[in-house]
Amino acid sequence: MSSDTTKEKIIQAANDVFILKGMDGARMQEIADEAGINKALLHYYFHSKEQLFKEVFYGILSKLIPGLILIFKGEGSLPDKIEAVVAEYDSFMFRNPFLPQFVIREINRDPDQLSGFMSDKGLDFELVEKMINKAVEAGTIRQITFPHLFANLIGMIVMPYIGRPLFQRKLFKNDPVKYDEFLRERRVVITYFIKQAMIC
Amino acid sequence: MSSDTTKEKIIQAANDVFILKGMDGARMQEIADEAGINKALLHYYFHSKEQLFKEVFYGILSKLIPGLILIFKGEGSLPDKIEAVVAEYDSFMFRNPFLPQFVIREINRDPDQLSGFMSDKGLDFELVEKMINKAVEAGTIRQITFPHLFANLIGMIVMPYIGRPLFQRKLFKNDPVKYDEFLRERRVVITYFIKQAMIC
DNA sequence: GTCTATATGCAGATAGAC
DNA sequence: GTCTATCTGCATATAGAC
Repeated sequence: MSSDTTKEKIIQAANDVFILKGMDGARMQEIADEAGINKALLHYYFHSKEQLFKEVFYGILSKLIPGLILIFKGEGSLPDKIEAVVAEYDSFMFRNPFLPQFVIREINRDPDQLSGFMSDKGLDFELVEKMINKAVEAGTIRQITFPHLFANLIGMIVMPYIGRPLFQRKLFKNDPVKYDEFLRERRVVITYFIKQAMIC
Repeated sequence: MSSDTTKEKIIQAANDVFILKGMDGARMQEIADEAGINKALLHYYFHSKEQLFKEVFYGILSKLIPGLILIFKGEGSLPDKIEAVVAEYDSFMFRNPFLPQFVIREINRDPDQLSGFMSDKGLDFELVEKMINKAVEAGTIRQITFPHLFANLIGMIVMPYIGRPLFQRKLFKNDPVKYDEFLRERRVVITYFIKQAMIC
């Protein structure tokens, strides 16, 4: 039916605009234009900008989280799991290059909501933390606490995306093709880097 | 004279507000309140919000860059230099915890201006790049290209700051004291992590 | 230099016809 | 469900008195 189609068009348009400009930078007018409708109709389907934003934001996140949980609850050694997480994360980022910045903005705008959402989705860091600690005790990996490993891992994955406009200019003569090549190398480089750092 | 004092007060207030809320989120009214004056006077000293923002932003960056250049142009082995850069960067971040997010926002808002500013200040990555490549050829460090090493390094340093609202909740039961302890450990953990990963 | 008052413009949201 | 027209509020910026 046509009502569903319009709603879908709005969600799609909101996705594009929000992800590029963030909640503050996005304009309802632009979303309406992108969807080929007018502002009034936006508010007919979504009472407020805030509501539309949350729908979009948590819609995207919902696609990322299950994959991560699957990896951690599955079988395999810790290094293998780390490798799988890097691969999963990184390929998701490559397909959604503006996601990291998007998430970071929301982390600082409404952390409680985001934190609650992750819990609701069953993303449980304590489980991973125990896994790390056990591996350290067993001597499989070098001494490190989970928060440090987590910060290192996420930082390395995410940095090339949030820094892209500057990095591409400064390190790749502003050549987007070269930068995409660089991004594609990240998965291998990061897993190798981490393994060298962690495995005794 | 009193005009200088007022201008200084404005700059100080703008520092505080911009760094917390970014260019988009900051309000001229709030800056005026913080400085103990009114909006009209803001515009007397700074023609526009944009102008005031740039003054603040590049004022802060100007304090960080010289230290980095000094390290790279100085004597010492590559690992020592990396260790020094991590220390310099990290202590700067600890004193300016909202700087990373601030910079990231600007990277995406006006990358050309930022890129040009860094060049003007003499921050030259080609020099560092050659240093890395030489060390790789000599076999002092493992095979890695400069952009990858750079992304890894900056990512690890910066992540705990831009992710703090979420990380603190999820990994430290929202205890700010524990999180500050964690931040203080970063310098040592990162340099150790990098050395293990890079040195053969 | 500093203020009060006001202009200007824009963005989110609503009213109401069709 | 979809539109045009409009309201409301807020933020930047300016005018003009002191």
